Amino acid sequence: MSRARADRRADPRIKRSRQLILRAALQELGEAGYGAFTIESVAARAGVGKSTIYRHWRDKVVLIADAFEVAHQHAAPPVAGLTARQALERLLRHVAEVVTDPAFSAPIPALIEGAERDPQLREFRHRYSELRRQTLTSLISQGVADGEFRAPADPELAAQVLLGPIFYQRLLTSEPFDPDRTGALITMVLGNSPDQ
Amino acid sequence: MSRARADRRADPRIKRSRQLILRAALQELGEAGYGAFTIESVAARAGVGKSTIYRHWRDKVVLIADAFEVAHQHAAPPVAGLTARQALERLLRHVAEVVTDPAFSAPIPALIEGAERDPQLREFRHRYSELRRQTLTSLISQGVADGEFRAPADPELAAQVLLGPIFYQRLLTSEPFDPDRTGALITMVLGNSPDQ
DNA sequence: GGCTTATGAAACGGTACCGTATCATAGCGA
DNA sequence: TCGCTATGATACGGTACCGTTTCATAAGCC
Repeated sequence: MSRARADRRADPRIKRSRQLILRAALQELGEAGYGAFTIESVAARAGVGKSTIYRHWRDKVVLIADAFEVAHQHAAPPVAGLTARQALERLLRHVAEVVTDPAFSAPIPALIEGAERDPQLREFRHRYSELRRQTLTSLISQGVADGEFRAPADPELAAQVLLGPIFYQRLLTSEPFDPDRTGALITMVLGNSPDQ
Repeated sequence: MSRARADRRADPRIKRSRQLILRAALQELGEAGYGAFTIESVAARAGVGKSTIYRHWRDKVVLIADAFEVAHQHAAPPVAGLTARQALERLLRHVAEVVTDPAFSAPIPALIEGAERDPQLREFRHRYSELRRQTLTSLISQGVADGEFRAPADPELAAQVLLGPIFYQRLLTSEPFDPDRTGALITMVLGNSPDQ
């Protein structure tokens, strides 16, 4: 009984199908967008039968949410042993690189569209953006305490001011934020190292 | 001949239809999004025959581009006679208010999605965001020259840093930027008035 | 009032995708 | 080798929208 269940989950065919489908779904979101996303396109792209998708996901929305969830398993770069400013720069640069990379950032507009129409995606979007903002906020506070930054009126606002331009440029302009400007961005918002 | 042409353009029925349709199209973009946008929905919403839309616009894309074009006739608030800082604050607050207002900002995600897939919309997006950025950039430069702002390394970057968080909050978080924080935002990026 | 023309309604064939069902196949575990 | 089961292919009826055409109506113009 319980062995049968375990077998069912362990069946490599299932794992393989899921992986292919989720990857294809993410690509499809990038190319077609949220509104034009279709199950049949995903099936074709994944080289999988349409029925296989319906066996694993009830809904188009559930599949999309799952695809984003898996995509955001990206590990943030390690920042142990760094000063607050170094850590902040490394994290922000990582964000800039991801948002700049066409492959990684292609599904972002679809996420924004989806979050506008579906509560589940809205919750996902909030969860992940909040996570990132909290990390930055505490790094900023730490840097202020360590005298590395000019003290901003509001660390949370500062975090948004750092993240904002990166996404703004990707979504509202024709040219994404250059990761090499990460340092200048931080300096503009939080000032130079103590000797300024 | 030429009178006939003039008459054709002046026919109030045409003007009325166009207005109804463009307004409905913008609403539809806000509610359905770019990918799920359909001509028939627009026709129904506008209380207009489907054929009337096809008579005036070749394409779904052309109609959408037209709708955005008309929507962005919003006049920016007057800033004559103000200091650079006052002008900057008024303009930025206006942006924040528009982006915060659900009615006005609803079509923005659709614009982003559309710009991702259609060159015409990409061009429109670029044109309007660039216009706004140039205004802010020159205001910042002026304010620096007048000693109202701490001199930023790059006025263009500063403009993006000011605009970024407003759009970031609207598009990536659950709560839009509070227009009342406009002053704090400016201070964080450009410093206080000279007496600081 | 008479002519012109934009309009709304309706029907059209065509296409795409939905979500379901059936079935033969082949990969899997024991 | 032998059951089990996930799979891909295929077909299904149903729906939605496409873009076009036809036609009677009514609003505009002189």
